[in-house]
Amino acid sequence: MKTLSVREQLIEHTLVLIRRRGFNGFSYRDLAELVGVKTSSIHYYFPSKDDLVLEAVREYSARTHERIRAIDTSLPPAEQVRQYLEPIRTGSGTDQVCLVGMLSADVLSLSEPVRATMRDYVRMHEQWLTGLFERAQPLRDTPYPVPPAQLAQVVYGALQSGLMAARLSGTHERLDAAAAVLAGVMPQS
Amino acid sequence: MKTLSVREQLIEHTLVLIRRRGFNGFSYRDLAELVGVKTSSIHYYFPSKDDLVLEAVREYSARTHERIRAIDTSLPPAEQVRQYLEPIRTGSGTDQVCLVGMLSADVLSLSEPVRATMRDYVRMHEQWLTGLFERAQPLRDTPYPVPPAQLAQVVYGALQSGLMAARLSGTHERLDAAAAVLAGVMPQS
DNA sequence: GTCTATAAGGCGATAGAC
DNA sequence: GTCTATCGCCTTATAGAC
Repeated sequence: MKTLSVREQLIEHTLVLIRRRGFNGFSYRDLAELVGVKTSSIHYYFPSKDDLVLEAVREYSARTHERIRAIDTSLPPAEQVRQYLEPIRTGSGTDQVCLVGMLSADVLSLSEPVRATMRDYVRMHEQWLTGLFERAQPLRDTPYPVPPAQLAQVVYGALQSGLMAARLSGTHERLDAAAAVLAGVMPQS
Repeated sequence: MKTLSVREQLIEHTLVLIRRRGFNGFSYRDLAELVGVKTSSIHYYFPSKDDLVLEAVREYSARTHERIRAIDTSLPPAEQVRQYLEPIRTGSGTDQVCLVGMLSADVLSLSEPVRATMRDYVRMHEQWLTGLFERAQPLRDTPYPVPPAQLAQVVYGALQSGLMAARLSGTHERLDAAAAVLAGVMPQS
């Protein structure tokens, strides 16, 4: 339980605020109260709201990148999927969804650097899933209905949307449906 | 080209504003300027912003319901899919995405009546797709990878997410991937 | 680094004239 | 129905003391 610097606390709470309310749904005042500083102190670290969000989305993306990178690709595909889905399932049921999913709705309010980081985040997920499908393909007895890259886009989109739907509807069923397709597309399931 | 009443114009522009900027991303001022009235006139028709959004999401849902209802279920499944996807593809590439997709991100700012209407909207899509899959199933030579209702949730989620991704990335490829899965799951495709 | 104070404007909403 | 005027509050952002 390391003590976080003010700057680190600002990032942490910004991650939560965006994942709850979106870019236009939180203010410097909200953030200042959570961290216990005045709004002018936020401007010291992050001159504009765009600077703050850019740093938050970069941090979010870096954490996800590290997490995905740590999944051993020599494991059985089904186990890789389990590790991939674990934090997504854990996060479901809270009032927070994916940060990039939230910012996607606010995209007309965001700067190009933020958008570029978001696009990289999506591609990271899709590339990992594509690689998974490509490695799993030889182990299957039937071919995929669509090429691995397309399948990855569909599965990732269904997961992203399933997380949003879980918050709206209070049920995991759409997330589970996406997970079921992902599992069903793995060898011997 | 019928002349719209002020009330109708307010709804029309609200639909556009939400689909562009979301609930927290537009103001009475924005809307008033588009329609050419003062903000106090909006309050005459819609006392609170919540009243305005509720009416907008109800109108949006009613239009979609009418559109889907008009698809002849005795047509070949592939043709039904074509008609279902047509306005989604047309809308892609603009700066507007699905209104319910946008409001899903803003859900913590919305009233329960608005949320209930959103949930109904999602179920309407999923039920139509489920029915389509059930009718198409006997015509196929291989079974679905998951039951029709789950498949419907995954396909609808991928379409919703694909529309968002199209605006973020400027490419239709994720929408096309979802459409490809939908087509691939139809008989003789 | 953090604060107080403030700028300059936007927000949803209301009262009351016409 | 639509307006002017205004309320009370919130917003991002900056200047300058400590």
